[in-house]
Amino acid sequence: MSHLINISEAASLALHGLVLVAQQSPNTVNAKYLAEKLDASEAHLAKIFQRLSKSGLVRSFRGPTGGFVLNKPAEEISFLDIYEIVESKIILNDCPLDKTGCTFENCIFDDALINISNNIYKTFKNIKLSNFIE
Amino acid sequence: MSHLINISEAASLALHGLVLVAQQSPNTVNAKYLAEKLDASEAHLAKIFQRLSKSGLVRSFRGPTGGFVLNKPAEEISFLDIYEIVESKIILNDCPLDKTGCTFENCIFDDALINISNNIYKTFKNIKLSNFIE
DNA sequence: TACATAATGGTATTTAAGTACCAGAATTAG
DNA sequence: CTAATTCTGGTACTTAAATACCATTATGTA
Repeated sequence: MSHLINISEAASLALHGLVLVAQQSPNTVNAKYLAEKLDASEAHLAKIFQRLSKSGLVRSFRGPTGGFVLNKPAEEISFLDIYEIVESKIILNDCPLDKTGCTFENCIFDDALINISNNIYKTFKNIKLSNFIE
Repeated sequence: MSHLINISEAASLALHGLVLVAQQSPNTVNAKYLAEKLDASEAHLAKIFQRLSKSGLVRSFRGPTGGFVLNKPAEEISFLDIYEIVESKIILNDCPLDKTGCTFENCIFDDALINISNNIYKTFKNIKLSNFIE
């Protein structure tokens, strides 16, 4: 079973977790709460939020009452931002056979994949955290 | 570095390899030739073509002069067919957090992912082997 | 019949993602 | 100041997918 679009559980958890953080703003939300709410491993969630924190998307506070808060307005955080932090940098698909391996003059996939990738890219960019807060 | 669209090297090799087979039709083409032409491991290519063979997309012949030939017209083989054989069955994306884990009432990703997935699906279906033969 | 060729299929290795564990540092509350 | 809480960061384990290896079986040719 395979998804056509590449979204790891980690990226999905990051988005869902950040929505929860945004909803509680300006209060802090801790990893334990997020893990329970999303039925995920706390260790995994903590790791993901460490990366979000290092990248400046959230701020973190230690100690009791500690946790995470958004570091910028929810309107300014897109799923693309999150995706790039969690999944690493995006390649706007060219042929998955790297160029050295392919002896066809014109890439078989060319237009098709690039168009779709751009489409996905734009869609990810348009998904903002603020979309999910009432 | 990550591709937005999920296409393994195996699926890509299958497509490229089948194009080569189609181009040589009705002659057989063997795995060694394909591997060289595509600069891939022969073992890997052989495995991929085993699956294509079992699924009836190609016929295989052993022995000297053996190899693979298409088992149906190039117009009737789409990249979708190939993808489903090599990658396993497609999930038209719903949320990558499985339902049990997600506590949001409406899937955060819903429309966006499903639309894109359908788009990819159609695109894959429209890519036929015959597109690549002169 | 013997030999070389080519697919087959089982198994093993590699890689990446997800997950778990734990000691350490910071911070709050009593 | 002490104790409890929470993030940090390093490491290790687990699992699944991708890839590689190899002995076997089938087949055409001389």
